[in-house]
Amino acid sequence: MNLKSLANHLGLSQTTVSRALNGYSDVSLATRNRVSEAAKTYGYRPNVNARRLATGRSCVIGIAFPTDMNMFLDPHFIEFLTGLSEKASELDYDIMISSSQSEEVDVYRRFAEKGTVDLVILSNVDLSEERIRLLQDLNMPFIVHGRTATCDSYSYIDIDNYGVFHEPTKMLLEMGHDKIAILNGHPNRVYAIDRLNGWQDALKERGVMPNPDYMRAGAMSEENGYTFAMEILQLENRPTALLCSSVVMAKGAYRACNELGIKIGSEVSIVAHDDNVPLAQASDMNPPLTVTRSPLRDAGREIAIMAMNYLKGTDIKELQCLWHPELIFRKSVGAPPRTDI
Amino acid sequence: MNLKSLANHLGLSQTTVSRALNGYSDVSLATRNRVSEAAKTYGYRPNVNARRLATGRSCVIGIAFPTDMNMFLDPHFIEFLTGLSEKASELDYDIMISSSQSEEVDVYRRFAEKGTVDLVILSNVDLSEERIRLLQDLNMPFIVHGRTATCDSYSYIDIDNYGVFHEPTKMLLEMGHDKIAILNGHPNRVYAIDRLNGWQDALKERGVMPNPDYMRAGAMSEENGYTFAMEILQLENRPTALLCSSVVMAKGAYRACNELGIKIGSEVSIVAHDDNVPLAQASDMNPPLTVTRSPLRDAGREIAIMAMNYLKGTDIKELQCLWHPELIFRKSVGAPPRTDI
DNA sequence: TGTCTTTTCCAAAGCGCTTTGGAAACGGTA
DNA sequence: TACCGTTTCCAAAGCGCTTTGGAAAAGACA
Repeated sequence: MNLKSLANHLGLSQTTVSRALNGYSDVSLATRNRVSEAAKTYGYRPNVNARRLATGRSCVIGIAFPTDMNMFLDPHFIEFLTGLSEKASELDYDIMISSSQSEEVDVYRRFAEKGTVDLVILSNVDLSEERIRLLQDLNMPFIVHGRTATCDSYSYIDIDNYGVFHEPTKMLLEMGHDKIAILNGHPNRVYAIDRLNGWQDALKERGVMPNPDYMRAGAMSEENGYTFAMEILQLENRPTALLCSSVVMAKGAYRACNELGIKIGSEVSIVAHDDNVPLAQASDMNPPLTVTRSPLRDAGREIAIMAMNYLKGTDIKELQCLWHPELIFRKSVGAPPRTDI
Repeated sequence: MNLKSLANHLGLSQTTVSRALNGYSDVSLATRNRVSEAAKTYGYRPNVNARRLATGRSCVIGIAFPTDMNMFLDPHFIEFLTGLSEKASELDYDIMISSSQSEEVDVYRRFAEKGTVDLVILSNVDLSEERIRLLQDLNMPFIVHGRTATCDSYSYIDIDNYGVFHEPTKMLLEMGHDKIAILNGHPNRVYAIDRLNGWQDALKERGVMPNPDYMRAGAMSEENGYTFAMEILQLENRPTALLCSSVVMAKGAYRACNELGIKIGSEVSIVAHDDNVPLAQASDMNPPLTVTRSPLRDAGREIAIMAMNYLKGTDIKELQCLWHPELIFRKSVGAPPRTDI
């Protein structure tokens, strides 16, 4: 069933049927209803490719991922992708993924030249972002998940990563902690740099010098959380509090504490940033984990909406989201242990 | 740059340019070269949507995944998807993913009616497969990763799951083991059922009755491997050998053995099926793990090729792959411990 | 030389939709 | 009644490609 035969069945022109289905006001309500009724009974659905050709828009959001990076193995990325994909299909957008052993930029170039996608999503940005330059050169719309150093010229969604470590550090300092260590994410990712700065500044504001021994950074895996925590907690002058870049890492840290016989919440306080990935439920941990929380899935859903608005012509300035995670206090944090005995 | 202006530049008709680029023999080699030369210098790339409309084919492979199933969190699925996606882009096919909270079948219906994808890939099949029926009704081409009970009427790729447990069981029996336990995958998945049968039959062929206490089944996670192994290895009459449905599970079993102080390779032998997911390298384990090996990524790559051939009209009977994993013997297997002391 | 086959090219139709630029019908006003 | 502004519809022209059904040119053969 195509437009033509549907129009014939109805005794209307293709124009009218098309405009009726697309909700134009220059077709009377009566026929509009009649048409959508008929469309339903005949099971008519417009051919996307014809529509794409006619409109020049594909309603497809693209994501490139180089196979060597294995973004798919990162539960954080997956969580984001799930949200994106969910919302996209609600909005009648499709998601196209393209992996290749070749350069990621080649994928974008192909996307742009062939007209397969309307817009691409950039993840895992680092400071030196040539991908952004290329996309701007190609005139290919894009939205960044995260930010680079200068971010005025494009649309993005990000959380206040500076605050993610600044707030809890401040809180811990106020509780009397002054030996606060961080287990951070990949050191050249922008979010990790922001968090690092948040931590450092909070300390300095209180006159505490950041201790280089208290800094670790790497992929946000359980394994790394364990290893880093093991190292740091066996330092001679061990910290009384741990800030983790993700709940997954915190799980590793919990394991380390248990092995070392260090009591969480009294002997050491632990705070993590919580992307709300289903595998790692902060509230179910023992003791329940204090977190700054900002569900990645929500970010994925939001970016789908932003993509739609972008393509509708909304100004870029209105498509720059910065979310401020909430700090959720739980039992994994307590006063620092007394050292004066 | 579109076909028309490229043709003008060359002083040729659109027809000739189109046919030249698509390698038809009714255009001379000389002009064929001239055309592809010009296409390169002008950076011409055919508009996919126009081509799709004209040919009726989209060159897109679809995958639906219900969000509640969280297939993306399963490293096995990801590994498969990576291979599929790699090979697809080599073959100039695109991958479209569609998640939705709604029924998976609705996604297929939408795919079919809108003409977005040429073919869909089915994963995680179980015995009662209405999805297959629906796709056949919709006339939507599909390839199954795995098999159902009756699988003559469709194209699939699968491994000999019966053999995956039958072979190692036979081997272990021949080495003198007769108390062999299995840590299987999700009990209503076809592959798990096949493996169960392989194990049972091998035992029966030797006159050994399968012991119900020696059977465990569930998602193939490290956690489950650990839990199941802990249970089974603390039975009064504990088995001398463990068959695991995945290396990830075997890792959990290793952890259990270590905690219980049971020496792998002498006090207990362990064999697993190895999908070759990068997170779990069987050969790097201590001791190196004996496996039946069949890389999932290869299956993904193969299914992309099969998809292409399917769409080219290859007969279904030629698109039914059954791979036989190789058995790789390593140190995790040894003679059963002597009990006669 | 003329005829027949093969090679090489092309005009035009079509894929199924959207959109432009009216036209017809209608109702209100003078 | 004549005129004008609205409302409601539609014919036709695209979107950029592929493909069909020739036509022209070139070679082969008698």
